[in-house]
Amino acid sequence: MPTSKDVAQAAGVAQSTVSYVLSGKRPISEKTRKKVEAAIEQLTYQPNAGARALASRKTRVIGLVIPFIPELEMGSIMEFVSVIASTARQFDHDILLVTDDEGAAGLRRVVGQQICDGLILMQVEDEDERLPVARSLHVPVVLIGIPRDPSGLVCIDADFEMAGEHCVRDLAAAGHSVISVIDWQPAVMDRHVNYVDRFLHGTDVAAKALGVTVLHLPGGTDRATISESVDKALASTTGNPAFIVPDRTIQDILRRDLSGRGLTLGLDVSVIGSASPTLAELQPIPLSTIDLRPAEVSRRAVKIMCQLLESDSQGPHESLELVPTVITHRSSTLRPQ
Amino acid sequence: MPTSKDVAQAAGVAQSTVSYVLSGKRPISEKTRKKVEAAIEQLTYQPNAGARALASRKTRVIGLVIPFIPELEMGSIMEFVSVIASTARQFDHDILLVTDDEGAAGLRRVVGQQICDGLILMQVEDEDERLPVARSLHVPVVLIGIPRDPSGLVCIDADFEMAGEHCVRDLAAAGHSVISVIDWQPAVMDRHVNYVDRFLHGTDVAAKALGVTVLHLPGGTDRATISESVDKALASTTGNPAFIVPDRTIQDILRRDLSGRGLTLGLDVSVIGSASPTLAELQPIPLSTIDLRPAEVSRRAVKIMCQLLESDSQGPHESLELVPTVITHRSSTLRPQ
DNA sequence: TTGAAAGCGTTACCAC
DNA sequence: GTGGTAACGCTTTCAA
Repeated sequence: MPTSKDVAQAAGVAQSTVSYVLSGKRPISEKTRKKVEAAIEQLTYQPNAGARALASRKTRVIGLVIPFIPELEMGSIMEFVSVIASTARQFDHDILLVTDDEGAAGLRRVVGQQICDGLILMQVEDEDERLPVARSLHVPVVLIGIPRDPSGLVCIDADFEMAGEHCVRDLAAAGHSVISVIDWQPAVMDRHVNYVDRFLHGTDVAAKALGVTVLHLPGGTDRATISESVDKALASTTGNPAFIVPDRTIQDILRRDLSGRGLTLGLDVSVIGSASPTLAELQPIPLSTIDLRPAEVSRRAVKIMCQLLESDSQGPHESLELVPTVITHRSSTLRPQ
Repeated sequence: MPTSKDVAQAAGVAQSTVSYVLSGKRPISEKTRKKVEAAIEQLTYQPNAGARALASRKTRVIGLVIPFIPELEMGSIMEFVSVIASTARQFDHDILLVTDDEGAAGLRRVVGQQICDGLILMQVEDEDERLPVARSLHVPVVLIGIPRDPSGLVCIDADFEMAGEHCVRDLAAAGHSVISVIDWQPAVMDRHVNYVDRFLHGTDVAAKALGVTVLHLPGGTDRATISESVDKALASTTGNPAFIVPDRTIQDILRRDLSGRGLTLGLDVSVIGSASPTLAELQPIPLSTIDLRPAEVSRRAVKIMCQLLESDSQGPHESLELVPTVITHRSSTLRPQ
């Protein structure tokens, strides 16, 4: 492997000049720049990351802490991971995976060994054991998700409250006066990710503002629970029922239950579910969908991280950003009762 | 951040001794080891990865090249990623993400800059533009998937041929003499991932051996295609039809189509589909499932990589490993016609 | 069994 | 605008 020394020799300049050509940290005459660039090209020189990290104290690597296999919704996790990795490249950074089964110790390790310059934490819960560590680490940390106490932390997430509001507003506008919200499945409720509360709160806010009734019904991945919830929903409505189903893993079961009752989505029943647009496309379910825009959240998380790294301010930062969600309508879905 | 020099000083030994205590590359007296370990503990020393990489020419990082967002089956990709990352940690390595949108240049970059010691490529296609690069790189490369020409490459994958055979054998044993295999959706067929061919070939082999008929019918993510395929299947069978549906994204559509025709899975129809056991659990579809064991494939891929790194033999290696698949039966699914 | 010192390939400061 | 050189923090060879 050629080194910058080789390049310097080939170009007939000092090693430091090669470094400055690459970094642009000091003016270089057109002539020598050309010479150096030619030598780099010709030797196919690439700077050694380890040496660079050692000398500059910057690895240009961001640690991404991925959730510990909750089996649920791996697909949407991958959506985050994938976009985060691509975006990081756009900012000339790489992503190192930190699996959550290492726990808080993993965070200390990658930062302590100076493998990466900063951390992005996914799936942050209300009370997260990683947070005290995150605060004490002397590197920038960006959270995807909002803990109960976000003080001293940089957080970003989809605006779940707004999403909840929008869903209710849409169904109300379609003429529904009673709207059933199916909760996330127990496994998710138990994890105390507070986006659940934020979403549900959004539905209540809108309901109060519009004078409609919102029913909160239990969610689950078994037919029995859903069936029971649908019973309740039907019992409480005189007209056509309307459902809001934020948990993707429930949507399919609900659909089966409804069609088992001879109810046609979009005709007899209005449903809004969360989904990425591509997923909705792939499985043409007649739902209006709340797009929580994981890609946008991911992009911004990386952007924020890179800004923090740029301005390498040591002290702790604090900020909270909510990414607006989007409702995509599907024709003939929201039918007035 | 404390350095090994600090540790040496605190322990009253030479810096090299600290290094040897950590690496175990030479015998250390119990006494000095204790002293050094105490100092490490007390200073919470962690070796600097960059410096270590520079001096040892080993980063202890493995690059993982993830597929470029084909929107399909992100969930199963994440299953690989997650297990790969955990397993790598068990071998004291970390995973760096390399997104496939960087293409072959990305491989050259991470290897050229010596950010990682080896590469694992996921979703290897029949003719893969990354392969020539992979062969020319002077680091170990492990492929998940088997290209048309695996010469000079280390490959690992699920044994799709065996999976195909098993599916047919199972249905034949249940009394079916005509078995319909629904192809993967066109998007997958077009990508020329040869596991499709291997699987289909397996079904043919078993069919021939057992004297049963295998029908290959087009797959797709739209109802029309599936409906047509089901028509053909029904037309060709006098008894109860049997289906093999390796593509997960098709299973749900098929199920809807069948129940639309008043056919009950497990009673009127036998179906075998591929799925991870957990997924099957989550969505209780009455299918027997082929478990392609992505976790096992991932674990072995990492293990092979770490062995290659251990024995850091420069020359190109070549090997091909097929991981046996497993069929999980669900009661009352495979009903004799 | 241990220590001293020479690199490893950059960056960045200090001269010129 | 450019060159020389001292770090950066570790590994490893050579001596003792």
